[in-house]
Amino acid sequence: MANITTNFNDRTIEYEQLLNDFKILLKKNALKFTIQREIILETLYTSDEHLTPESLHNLIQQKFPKLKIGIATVYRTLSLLEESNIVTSLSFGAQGKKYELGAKNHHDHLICTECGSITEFVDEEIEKRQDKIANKLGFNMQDHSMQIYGICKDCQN
Amino acid sequence: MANITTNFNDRTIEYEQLLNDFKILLKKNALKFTIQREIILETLYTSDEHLTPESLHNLIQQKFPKLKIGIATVYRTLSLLEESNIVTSLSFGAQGKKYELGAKNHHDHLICTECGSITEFVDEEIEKRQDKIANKLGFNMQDHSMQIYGICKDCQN
DNA sequence: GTCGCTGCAAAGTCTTTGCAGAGAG
DNA sequence: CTCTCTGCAAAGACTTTGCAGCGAC
Repeated sequence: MANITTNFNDRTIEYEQLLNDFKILLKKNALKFTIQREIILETLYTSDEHLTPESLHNLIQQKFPKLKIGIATVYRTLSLLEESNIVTSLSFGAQGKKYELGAKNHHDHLICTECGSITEFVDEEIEKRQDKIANKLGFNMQDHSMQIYGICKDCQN
Repeated sequence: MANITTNFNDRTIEYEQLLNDFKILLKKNALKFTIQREIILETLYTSDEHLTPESLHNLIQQKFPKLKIGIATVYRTLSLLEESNIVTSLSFGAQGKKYELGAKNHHDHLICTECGSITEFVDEEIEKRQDKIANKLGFNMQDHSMQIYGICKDCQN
């Protein structure tokens, strides 16, 4: 099973916190804390990638070959995590969504149209302008996302 | 059939141009100019909405009940138009894409999470920052898009 | 024990594809 | 005429759902 607490790298504490928050959230809503949910959260946390439901499922099967987690459970858990604002989904031109932990700092994305890689960035200036625009238009902003499409350094060879 | 040239409102000239560009593009690629393609382009132009393939198809069926345009043709034409950079697709959290004419001025989107309505805006400041960021990260920018999610004025009642 | 959760498979969506006939150039 | 395009229906890809047994609390 997911032996999370033995992982004493830099991010361990963050994860413990995340996990704890998740447990509290579950309890509040009379939901159950299951191994599947734990593994999905941990895998999302461990992976720096932006994962599709399918790639997340594959990753989990690699890491825990003995466990059989159904793809349906992955979808159900991702929906739950998204509703709870623990993860965020990104959808690009391509079909399907990618998920990432939303608890990490907010950021925007540079997406390479050649290799599909995603680079993250934050720009305070843009964040501020977004607030202003929403205000000006009487819009009650909940969230925002920005993508820049182009060709990344590596693919410009 | 699509009696486009009799539409003498403000936007007619723009449309004539658009149509012409499209014809040239088709010729260049040894593709054919068909009634279906014309109607799809015209409907996209006439509608101020951001259309899904399905809603576009419905609109066309309303406008031209005698013509039977298959949904497959709508998809195929939208792909063609997108490849040719005549339309742009937006994909949000929800499933499915929405298309809009890309020839119009660039702009970003405010999306209401209640009613799904889309408001457009442009902010020069943000545009500039985006260029800077792409440059700084060695990214060859081709395009970008920004969405602000929240609750629109009307839905805040 | 209860009641939510899971895996499986079946059912839904949305989108793409194969094909024979229609139609643009 | 040729060769692309179209509509139809079938196939695909991705996601959701129903259900019986399992497992957290």
